[in-house]
Amino acid sequence: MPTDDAPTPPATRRRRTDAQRNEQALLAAAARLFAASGVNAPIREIAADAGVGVGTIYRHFPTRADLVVAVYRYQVDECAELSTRLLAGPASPEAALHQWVWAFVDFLVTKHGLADLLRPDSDNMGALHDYFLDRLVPACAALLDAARSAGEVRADVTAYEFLRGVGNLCIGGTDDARYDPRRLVDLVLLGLGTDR
Amino acid sequence: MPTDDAPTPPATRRRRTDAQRNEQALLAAAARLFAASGVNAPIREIAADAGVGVGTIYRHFPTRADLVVAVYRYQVDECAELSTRLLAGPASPEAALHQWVWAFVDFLVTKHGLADLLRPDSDNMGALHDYFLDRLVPACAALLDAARSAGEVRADVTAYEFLRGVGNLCIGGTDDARYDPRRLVDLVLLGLGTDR
DNA sequence: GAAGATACGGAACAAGGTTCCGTTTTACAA
DNA sequence: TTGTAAAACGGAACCTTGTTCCGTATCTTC
Repeated sequence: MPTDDAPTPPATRRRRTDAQRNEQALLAAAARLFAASGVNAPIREIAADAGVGVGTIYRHFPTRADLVVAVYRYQVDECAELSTRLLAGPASPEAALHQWVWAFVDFLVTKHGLADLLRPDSDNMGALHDYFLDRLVPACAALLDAARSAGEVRADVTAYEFLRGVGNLCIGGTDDARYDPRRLVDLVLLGLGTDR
Repeated sequence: MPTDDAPTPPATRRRRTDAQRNEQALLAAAARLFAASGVNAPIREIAADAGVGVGTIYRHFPTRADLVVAVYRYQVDECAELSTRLLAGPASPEAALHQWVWAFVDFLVTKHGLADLLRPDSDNMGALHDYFLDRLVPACAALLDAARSAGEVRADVTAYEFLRGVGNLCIGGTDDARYDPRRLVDLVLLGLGTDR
């Protein structure tokens, strides 16, 4: 069978360059608008900013949620990896957990409106909820388990509910000077601890 | 000036009976739909259920938020009054605070989607946010102050941020068996305490 | 019963997400 | 180089939701 000895001769047509270019343009435009006016920037504006029609957005990102995920994927992954790095570091498990939570909160608070979309039924944002939690629940669970093993944290909290709680606390965290999510999160961390 | 000796002769025309009837019908329909499918039931459905046109809804309730407030006003007021009752009761200030918070959480969790609307900028729900907080912040502050005076609670939390935090924790509390707001709220209460 | 104030219904508008489809562009091979 | 089919494109159009407007119907009052 002398059919496939060449180094991957494009058995499949290669991706069109305009498609690649547009995807990049869309990601850039979305990142720009999300930063400037929050994650709720209308699809039409993103398309316009990228110099592209709405149809094109939907070919690349079937849903608004997918676009949001694509924009933040890197940072979410990084947050997940931070967990392993902290666990390998010198800090106590509880300290590691705290540092991780603070980083997570910073991330959410920085992105206007992101926290709103984290709940399971946020309109059609299911994909977003899924991606975030698929990546972050294990990361958080590792930290939580370590702290639990060290007897530094209560046993009766799951990573999922803890993450959702922290996420919820971040909702609306930038619209209102009277409300600072971090203070509430710290209260939760305090309640979580077994010390004192 | 012998002009106003009669016992309030309708100096002003009395309210039309159809208007009164419709307002009641609307409140009933809204309560019904809110209970059945959450606070996000579309205006048109409420109007249809009440046997009334959409225009009529807006004459009685200038905004969706006003309708929601009207439906829940009684329960919010009751929640506010619970505060005074608890403070006058035999429980310690901290215990009173806890009981009040649990009642508040029960209220929010029971009403699908209500907690979502509590943040300041929830689309056009400003009226709702205002009413809830105008009533509940003082109630909560009283409990918090009492517990603080008794040295049972940390000093560095305001009633506003505490309420918003608890409210946020209740978001999405019924859509997902894996997330129970009450556990997180209890963690906050634990962190708030000075005991142990 | 007439008159005028009040309230009503629902078409129409705005804004947002999403779908559809005729047209254009591109990759590949002859 | 050029022909051709696959792949992408643009943007009008659709749907849903909140809200506004105004011609019409219904009450209250005298």
